Amino acid sequence: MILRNQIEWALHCVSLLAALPEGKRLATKDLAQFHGVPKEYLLKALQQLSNAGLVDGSIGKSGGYKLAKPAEKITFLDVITAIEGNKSTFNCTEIRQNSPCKIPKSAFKKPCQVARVMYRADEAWRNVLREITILDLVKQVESEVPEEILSEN
Amino acid sequence: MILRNQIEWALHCVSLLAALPEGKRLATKDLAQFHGVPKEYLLKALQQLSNAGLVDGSIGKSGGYKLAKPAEKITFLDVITAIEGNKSTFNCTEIRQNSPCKIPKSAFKKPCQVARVMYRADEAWRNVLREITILDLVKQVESEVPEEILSEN
DNA sequence: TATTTACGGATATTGTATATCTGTATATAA
DNA sequence: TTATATACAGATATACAATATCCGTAAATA
Repeated sequence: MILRNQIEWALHCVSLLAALPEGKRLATKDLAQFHGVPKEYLLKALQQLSNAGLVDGSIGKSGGYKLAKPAEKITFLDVITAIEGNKSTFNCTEIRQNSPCKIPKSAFKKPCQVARVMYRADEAWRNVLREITILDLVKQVESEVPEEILSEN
Repeated sequence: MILRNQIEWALHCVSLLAALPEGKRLATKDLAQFHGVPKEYLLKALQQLSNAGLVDGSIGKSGGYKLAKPAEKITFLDVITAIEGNKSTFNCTEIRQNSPCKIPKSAFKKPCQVARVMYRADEAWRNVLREITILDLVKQVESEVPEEILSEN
C-alpha cells in the first residue's frame, strides 16, 4: 500500500527544477546531494521522469535536468505514474472464480464487485492528485519560506 | 502502492460471512478451500479482523467465524485498516531537512507541502471506502447472481 | 475423551524495493 | 583537440517486507 521512496524524491526534485532560472539545469549529483539521497538510484527515478516527458535530461559537461514543460502543466499524478506506472492499489486475483459452486462463466464478465469499489476509491485518490500541479506546490512552498532564504543564490 | 493479497481475501470472506444464516459459523479451513487460498495465512488475516472486532472467532469443534456486528456497520475501510493498519500511501522521510541551505528549524514545524497533498489524496481514498459497507457489497452481488445459484445450499 | 478448531509465536520462502556497479555515448569547457 | 562531466542502459547485489508454513497450546463440542 505504500509508495516508493522515489516518489518523494521525484516530487521534491521536480519542485526544485520548477524554481530554477530559465535555461539552467541541475545535475543528478547536485539533486542527490541537496536531498541527501543516493545518486545512482535517484538517477533511475529521473530517467523515468524523462521517459514520461516531464523533465529533459542533457548529457555532457554542465548537463543535467530541467523541466520539459511548464510547472503548471505537470501534476502530482503525472510524476507518480511516471515512477509507479498506473497500477491500482488493489490487485484483484479473481478469487471468486475459485469457488467450488458451479457458477456459469457468464457471471464473471463484469469485474468483481469488491474490485469495483476499490477502483472507485483509487479514482478518487487520482482525482485529487490530478488537480494539483507542481506550480501550485512551488507557490505554496514559497509562501511559507522566509524571504531571506529565497534571496540567497 | 499495492495492497496485500490478504485484503482481497478478507473482503471476500467477510462478504461470505455476511450472507451466512443467523448463528452459523464458517471455519478457516472452509473459507480457505472456498477461495482457493492458503489456510494458515488466511487465518492470520482473520485473526486481525477478529482483533479489530469485525468478526468473532470461536474455538473448538464446530467453531469458526461469524460477523461480530451487522454487515451494515462494517465498512470497506474497517476491513482494510484491520489488515494494513492505517498507514498512509505516502511515507514522508522529510528529505527537505537534508538541504544544505541553513533553513531554521521553525520552517519545518508544518508538515511538508508534498506530504500534505499526498495525505489529502489518501483522505479522499478513505472517504470512498468509509462510505461502502459490507451490506452494500452483499446486496450488489446478490442482485447480479442468477436466482438458481442463490437457492442452492 | 477424542477431535476440531482458533490462537500465538517462530521460521522459512519469495518477491520487490533499494542500492550499487560497470560500461558507453555525448556534449561542453579548457 | 582533449579531458572531463554528465546522462543513459543494463547487470548485479543487498535489504526488507509480503507470503507462506510449521509447531505447540488452549478451548470447546460432539
